[in-house]
Amino acid sequence: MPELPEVETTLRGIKPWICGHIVQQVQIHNRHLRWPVPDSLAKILTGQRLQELRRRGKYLLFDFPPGTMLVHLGMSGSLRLTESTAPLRKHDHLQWTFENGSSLRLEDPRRFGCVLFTTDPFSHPLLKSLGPEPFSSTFNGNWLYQQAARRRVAVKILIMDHRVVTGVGNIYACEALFNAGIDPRRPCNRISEQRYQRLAMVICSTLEQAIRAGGTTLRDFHQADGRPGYFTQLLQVYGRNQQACLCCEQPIRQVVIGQRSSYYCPGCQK
DNA sequence: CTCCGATCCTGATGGC
DNA sequence: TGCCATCAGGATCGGA
Repeated sequence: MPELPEVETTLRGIKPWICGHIVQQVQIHNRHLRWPVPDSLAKILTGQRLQELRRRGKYLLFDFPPGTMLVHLGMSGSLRLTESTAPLRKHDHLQWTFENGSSLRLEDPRRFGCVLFTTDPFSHPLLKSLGPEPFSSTFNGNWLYQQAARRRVAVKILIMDHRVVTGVGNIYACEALFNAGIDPRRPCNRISEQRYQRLAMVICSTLEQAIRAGGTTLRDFHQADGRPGYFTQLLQVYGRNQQACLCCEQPIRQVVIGQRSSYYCPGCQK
């Protein structure tokens, strides 16, 4: 679930409460995530001050003096600020308690997320091949056009490839392509540079709008304070199979692209 | 390189 | 009710 807007929403929600504070306790209730949570995590982090909290793509980077804890929320993960004594929920796998009384919990029913530790995050295998951030100056229509030139996959596959741009998942790929007026099935090497200019801009504006709304909640995601994301009400095509397009009133279609459900408007997207 | 399918896991939903 | 198949927001891996 969590794509860039949900991860950014989480970052903004938790950062003021924990950044600059010292880890008092790390409790690992279940270490069997996508990869095993390192046993050494509690020992390394306890007593350390969280110096910085950043996002790279869909990863959260918690910087401590000894190194960086990487957190990825996978399909169903979320981080929530809680009372440290609140009863554990079924899929609460980790809890970090800080000296100021703040407590952070990772809940992840499907356990596709991960919590890892590294002394050198940007050379870590999971981060080193990530492409540009959508809001960075290196991400633009020219970059997309160049990336598309040597491939033949559908444009939706292209923009969900994190080597091309980080943070765009299934929902926002569908929404951005609708906003750009591009058919998601179109081969990526058969789209003009001008249309990629528009697509690059629209990817940014769609993600920005979703961040302002606090992300999208379909099932598991919630903001750090427990509220849902309100972009769900602003979705133009995602999950709206057979419903009238909000722009031209033609029925939205659902197709499978790369084994993922995809939604588009045949009237607005060519 | 690029591309495709299998894979990890739980839970919600709908058909019978 | 129960059982079963199908489907989910991600992304890595292995092999063609």
